[in-house]
Amino acid sequence: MTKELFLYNTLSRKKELFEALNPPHVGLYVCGPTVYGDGHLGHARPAITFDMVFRYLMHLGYKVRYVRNITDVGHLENDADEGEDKIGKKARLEQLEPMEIVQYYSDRYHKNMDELNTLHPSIEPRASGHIIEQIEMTKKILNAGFAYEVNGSVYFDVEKYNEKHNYGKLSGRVLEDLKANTRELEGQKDKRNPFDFALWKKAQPEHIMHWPSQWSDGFPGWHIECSAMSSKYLGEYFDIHGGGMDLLFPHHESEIAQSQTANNTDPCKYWMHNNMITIGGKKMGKSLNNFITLNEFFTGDHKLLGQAFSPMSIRFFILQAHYRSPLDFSNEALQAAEKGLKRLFTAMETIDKLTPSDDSTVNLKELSQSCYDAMNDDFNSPVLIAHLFDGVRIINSINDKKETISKEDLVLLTKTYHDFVFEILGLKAESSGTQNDLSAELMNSIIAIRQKAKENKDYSTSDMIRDELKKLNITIKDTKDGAIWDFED
RNA sequence: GGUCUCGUGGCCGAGUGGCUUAGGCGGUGGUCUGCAAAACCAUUUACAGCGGUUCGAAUCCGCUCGAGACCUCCA
Repeated sequence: MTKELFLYNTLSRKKELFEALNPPHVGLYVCGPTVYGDGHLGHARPAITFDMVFRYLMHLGYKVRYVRNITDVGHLENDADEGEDKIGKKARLEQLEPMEIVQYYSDRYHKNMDELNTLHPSIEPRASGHIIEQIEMTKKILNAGFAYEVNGSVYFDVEKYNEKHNYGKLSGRVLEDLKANTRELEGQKDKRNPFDFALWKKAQPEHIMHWPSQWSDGFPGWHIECSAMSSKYLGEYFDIHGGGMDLLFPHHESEIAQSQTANNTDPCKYWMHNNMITIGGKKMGKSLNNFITLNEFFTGDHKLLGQAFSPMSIRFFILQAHYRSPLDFSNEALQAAEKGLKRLFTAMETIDKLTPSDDSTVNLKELSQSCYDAMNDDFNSPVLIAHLFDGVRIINSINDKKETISKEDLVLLTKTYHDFVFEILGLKAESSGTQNDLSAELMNSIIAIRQKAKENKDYSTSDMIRDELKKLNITIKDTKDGAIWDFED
């Protein structure tokens, strides 16, 4: 019924049938954040994309080990592997221990991820906790002859690697082009070639984050952490490696080179890359300083935001675009997502009120299959959502007695929406938080009073009640079965 | 400059050779309602431009224009 899953492999630039290396187990590695600032909308995309992948694979019955790292060291501030470590810089500025910064922003990142309802990874390793593994891998690359030591630093020899392998097979780069186009930068005199990258960097005296090694007191290069940690927890050759498209080159390309030289294998079978979120057509990112943090979205406290947007609105907004397409931020688009999501949830509440008939006039099996087909086609969540909205129309028609549904189909309908909306898309109803017993009792009383007024055709009173409640963001809707109410922040 | 990607209706956003009314939001008309809201029904506007391949292209090819990504930290 679920048929086969196809996913787009960046390595082949084609959709490929997904076949787990060691079924039912699947290894999934995703590049996580560098924790030196609050997470923004751009960070939400890979988190939600691969959360969906994680959820769907589990739904299909796979036992998934999902590893998402936290980069807390070795990520350099500027050009040419010569800059100051990002974490270290922030720490000095704020007179804090580096690990204090890491803890602070990790906590905030986790809180945001929980708000977005992403499942926790199976393992969330930190680069700083795997210095030994990174040193060991660097040694293997040195011993294999694909790296060289200069002044206490170790660099990967890209040119030599390219003699036997293809540096650029993932990103489509050609080394000759890289030679022609790599900018001349200050302070990379240690490197044989400007496109060589650091495996280990000797720490300058002002660096406050450094570890001892046989080469120098220093810190690991940028790319080695993912290679070291993924091979440690998922093996030298695992199923899926994911991340943002901006990491394709040089980060992921270099991971391949490291794995090939240290382990004689590609790190993984499938490479998946999510596209960027843009704002005004430009990539939202730290470097352009055009980002809006997730906390700002949740509070509405940003000059570009017309209102606050709930975590689920953000999640739905992201899922309404395919993960490989760019997605442009705008208030209008977010509002549309917010309203669409509400419509979906309203219909799901309606499902519980449906009364089954002897037979169905609607085809639920087809709907369910369409949902699976969409997900199996490279996790096409926007098409899935379109099918779910088709189902909304069906649900409403049944509720209006224009269509009928059998008991059996009603079970399928309930399961389909539960599975796809809650389990796979990871959406959840956002309670207002104020609907406790007392307010429910109060509202019942108020509605009863208003009902009495209506029966007496005292519409000025009934309308006054409705208008006054509206000021409190409580909406009264009269239905055939009496009035219902709805509160939103 | 090099490599790559993209350009769909008022907005967002699927679709890659021949029926998709894709879907959402918005608009319009209607049903329902004391009036609303919600819901339902109907409806509206597309494939950047030019040329080519083809019986047939939004979809393939070429060119032009425009936008973006990577090449340096970035999800």
